[in-house]
Amino acid sequence: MLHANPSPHQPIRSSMTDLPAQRGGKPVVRFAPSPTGFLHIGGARTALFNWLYARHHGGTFLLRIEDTDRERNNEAAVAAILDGLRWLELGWDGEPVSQFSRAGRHREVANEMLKRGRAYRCWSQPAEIEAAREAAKAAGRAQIFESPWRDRDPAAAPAGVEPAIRLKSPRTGETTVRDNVQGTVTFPNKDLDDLIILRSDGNPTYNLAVVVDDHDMAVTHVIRGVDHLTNAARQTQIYEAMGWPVPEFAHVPLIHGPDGAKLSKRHGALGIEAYRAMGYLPAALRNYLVRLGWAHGNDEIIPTERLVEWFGLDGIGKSPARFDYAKLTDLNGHYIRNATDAELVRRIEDILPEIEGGPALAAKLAAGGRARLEAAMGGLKDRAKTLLEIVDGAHYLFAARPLELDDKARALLDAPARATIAALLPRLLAVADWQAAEIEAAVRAHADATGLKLGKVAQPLRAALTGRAVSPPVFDVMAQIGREDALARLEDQAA
RNA sequence: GCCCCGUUCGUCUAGAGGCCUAGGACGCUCGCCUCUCACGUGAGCAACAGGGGUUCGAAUCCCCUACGGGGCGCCA
Repeated sequence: MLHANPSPHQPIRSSMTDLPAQRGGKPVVRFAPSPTGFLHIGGARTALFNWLYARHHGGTFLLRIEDTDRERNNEAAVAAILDGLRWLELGWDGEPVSQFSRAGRHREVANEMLKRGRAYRCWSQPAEIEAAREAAKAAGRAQIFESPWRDRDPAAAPAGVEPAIRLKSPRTGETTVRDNVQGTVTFPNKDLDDLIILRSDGNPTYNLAVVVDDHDMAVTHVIRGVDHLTNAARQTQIYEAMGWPVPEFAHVPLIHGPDGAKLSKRHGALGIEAYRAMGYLPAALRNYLVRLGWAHGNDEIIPTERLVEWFGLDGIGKSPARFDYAKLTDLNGHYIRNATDAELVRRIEDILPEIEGGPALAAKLAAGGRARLEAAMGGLKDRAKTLLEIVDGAHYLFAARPLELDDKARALLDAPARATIAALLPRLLAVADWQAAEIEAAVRAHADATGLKLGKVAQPLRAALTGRAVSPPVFDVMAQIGREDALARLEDQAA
């Protein structure tokens, strides 16, 4: 159904040579995470927006790992990000590109800019720069650093010091970012300093690398978080210095935590795999995430196919949203009820290794329990909002006798209730065909004969059969666990 | 501090000058349905940040204030 990555385990590609040069006027977008941690919820939504945009327009969705900072590079993080995208079923086109591997090309462009007089070597040292910033801050001026080397003769360079290369950005005028979400945003050039494009160790910095890669990858639309808005202005200057066309921009608002604060790692932000382990379905998470910032009239439950059909940048709002578990959970319930029993069994099995009590259940499923679970799924999924709740609700299917009763079940099984069970037993013994309908008929007959309300009979049965006060319909339960087990569980509690 | 952006029910949002007595969804409250729970369903509570303009008319346009967010690295 969804575009699965055709070769998920291939190494990150390092060259552009296999990229189709022209894509027939179709948009090319990319998701470009930095491998500093897992795929968090904001990144997931950015990826989703990009993916939807590409799919909607029949374009291309590329993946690029922004790993130019070698000190922060982390292979486990790359793997976690790719896993997260796969789980969310956001398949990308081609192989992921490692930005670091393209450093040679970045250097080439930096040198070209030097040649064009759009960049210059800067021998200023970090301590010196820091001091200048402090001074600016103290004086109440914008904390931008103006390198003395912009106009100084390179011949005056200190010996034995490797220079960094800075963009020679315009000092006057303004730089305008035409953004599909933020509108037209203008920055005075005096507020944009000469950013370093090549470090003194010869490695490119983010803003250079992004521009070069987006250009080389023929990216037409850059969709990312608003935290990159000022970068868009800086990057625009680099595009202009190189005479390259500037891509379309769309800077989407950030997602905040339930308390309104920034959803950061240190604020309890979770990786996407945490949502999987909490029993959420990828389709539900996609639906929830897209609605955080994007709307299509009053539509709430929007299947992915419809999302692809409807998605557009013009539906994205400018204000940040808070993450709300209650709504995600409600949406998840809808998707669970509409999922097939087989899919739910498969998804449950997928997460068993990572949830509490999962391995034990996995063993039971492997030992023949899978069919029993799937058979009971209809009743289970109707009353669950997460896969975890299904697992919990399925407890009675695999419980060993004598059943442990929870507090509510124990309360239900008072002396009269136990007597009711005992009195009912002969009728159940007489049920010829152990089907839910037959069983129900027998129980209803007993209720009629004794003048008891059905609930007065059914609840004790439920407690005895499941050990709890809540379960799928008791007659279904009895049919599912089988005549022998059902009667035995009832006898255990009869008095 | 400087530069940008935002602000509609608790939350996500609809709303592009009259269709708004501001709609939907989640959550919450009270019913109905019912063997429990859930689903479904009916009803209810609940918002245009504040102040000035513009206009016959403003949630929608302009300005100011307040609050919130983002950015200001040889991080990405």
